[in-house]
Amino acid sequence: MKIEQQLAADAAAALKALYGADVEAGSIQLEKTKREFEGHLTLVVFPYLRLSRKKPEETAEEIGRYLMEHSAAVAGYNVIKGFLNLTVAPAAWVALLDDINSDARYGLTEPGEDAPLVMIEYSSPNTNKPLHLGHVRNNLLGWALAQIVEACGNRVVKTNIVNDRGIHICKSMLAWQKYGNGETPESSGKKGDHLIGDYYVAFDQHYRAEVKELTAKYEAEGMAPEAAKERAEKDSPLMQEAHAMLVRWEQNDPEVRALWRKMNEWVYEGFDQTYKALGVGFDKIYYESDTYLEGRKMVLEGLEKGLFYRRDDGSVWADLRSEGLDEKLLLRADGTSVYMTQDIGTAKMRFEDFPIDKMIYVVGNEQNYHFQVLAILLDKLGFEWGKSLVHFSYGMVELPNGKMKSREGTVVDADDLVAEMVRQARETADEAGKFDDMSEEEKDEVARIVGMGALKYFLLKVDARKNMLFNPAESIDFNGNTGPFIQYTYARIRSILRKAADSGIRLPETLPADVELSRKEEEIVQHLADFAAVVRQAGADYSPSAVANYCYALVKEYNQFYHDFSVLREEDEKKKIFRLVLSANVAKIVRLGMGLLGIEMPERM
RNA sequence: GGCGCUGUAGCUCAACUGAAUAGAGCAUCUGACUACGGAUCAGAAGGUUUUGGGUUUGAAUCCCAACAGCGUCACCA
Repeated sequence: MKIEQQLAADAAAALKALYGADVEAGSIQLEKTKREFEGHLTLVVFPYLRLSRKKPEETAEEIGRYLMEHSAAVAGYNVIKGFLNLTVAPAAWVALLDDINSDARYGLTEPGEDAPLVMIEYSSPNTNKPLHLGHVRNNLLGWALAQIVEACGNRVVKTNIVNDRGIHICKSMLAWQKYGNGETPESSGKKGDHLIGDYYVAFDQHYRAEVKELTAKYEAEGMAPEAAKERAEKDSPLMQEAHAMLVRWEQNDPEVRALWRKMNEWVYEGFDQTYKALGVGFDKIYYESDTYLEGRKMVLEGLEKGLFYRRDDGSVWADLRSEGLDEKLLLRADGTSVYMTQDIGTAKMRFEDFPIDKMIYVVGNEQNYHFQVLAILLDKLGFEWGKSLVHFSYGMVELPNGKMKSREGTVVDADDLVAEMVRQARETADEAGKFDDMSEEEKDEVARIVGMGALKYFLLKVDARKNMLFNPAESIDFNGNTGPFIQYTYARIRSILRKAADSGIRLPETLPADVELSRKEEEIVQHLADFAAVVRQAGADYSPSAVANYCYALVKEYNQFYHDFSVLREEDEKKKIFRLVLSANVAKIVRLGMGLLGIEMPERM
């Protein structure tokens, strides 16, 4: 990176000297030279033809000649059409590697005391069922994003808004009361979230049976099928009971609240286990049961200020038609809150708790419209970060046989998934005889790291905003663009370094300047140096996948080169040291990069 | 229907703010095992970047239109 900056500045000076043009060094783009041409960095001269008023070849030639004479870093150049390929002096690469080597956290920026404060909301589960594959993508993206944003020098607060109230929880509670026989996580041996989820399913089953029965009855009485079904859904005693329970909840009925608290506790314990397995966590958790009333207050205040309006039935609305959107309900006629109201209340509480500069919501793309509206509303209500809130919108995870649908039982449960990935990792390693000299604990630990690495990398390498396909069979592949392949390369390098240390080789802090590097080695140094730019770009674009794909490309490049010969048996001492340092830094950068994604690296596997 | 997102090899995915012959992996075929760790490496084959226009020295990328897929348009959360 330093080399690129230097050359960009030199190129700017060249343009000034040759054509008298003032071009900012920052605007000059140097690209990596394509493999089939000679050189390391390429300046595309087309944009400067209007300055030189000469043919592309001539312009490139002039700039090349100038740089050759005036820039220490340029050791040669060649021109092909409008492309000026520059060859960087070997010593510059060695110096660059020294530079990378001297910084254990190369590419990462420590946030200062007064760095911008970024709050990232992710996960945001409902408390009526366990987490599934879609939540896993959310959690991994949220965690990775937080790491990356922090590595770009921001202070980060990770937050979770738990949707702990509403009709869906009442359904689980009611079913537990009716069909549960007092079952608890302890008595049943089930994880709390799974237990509650089972009762949610039970509710749905009984409810649908009721509806079916009622529909048939109404049809027999002569109603049209559709009308009969609609009526049945309304009349269902079970649903009416659930609604009644919600009303009691809102009225703070002690009995309902006690049950609600107890069952939510079970769920939280279950979630905590899942979060722990996924390696994610939060700095501050909010509950909608605390924030929804706050939201109502905000809306009523807005109403007084004339930001919103009340309809005849008493409901409160925001008119966003001047913004190109529609009208949006904020409070129901009965005064209760809707989803949007809660988000407003949550925003207020957050702003009171933290001096937020920027807010990022990690939420699925089915809510794009919601966040478009929320940004406008928060802005109207006077939140400084409202207008510029970021909805980190990610796509759905699809399965080979289509979408996940809870009704059709095609949901992939998060806990099952994690267990299965780890089991597969263990099995594959056992078959390959990888674990022969390890203790059971070591085996378990490595299998956990590798299984989770496979899962995380699989979900994170894909551009977040796209829908993606999760194929269980492929996700545990250990070759190609996968987490385990990267982990494996890391473990191998660590093994080499251990052997080097055992044989008494000590790595110097500064490399001898006169090592001869092959083109490929120079490229790896260049690739390593890119890490800083990749992290910065990933932070600006909110793009964990960029980091993932970078790591893979680096590892692949390293493997290709170092497969054929032995670092440790290299006879030229300088070369050997150089290669060890280069390898050590590949391992370091890969660990840093994967670390940003929440993926651990095993020392052995 | 309105709005939004997506469309790249058989499949899953890349391609930084427009740049040279659009890259990987899987699957298929062919090679390399006295291996610093073979959970590897090399090679072959595979493309009119959905289609049609436009802007540009240059377009997968930007603009317009069509087609296809998905999402959303709840007094659900």
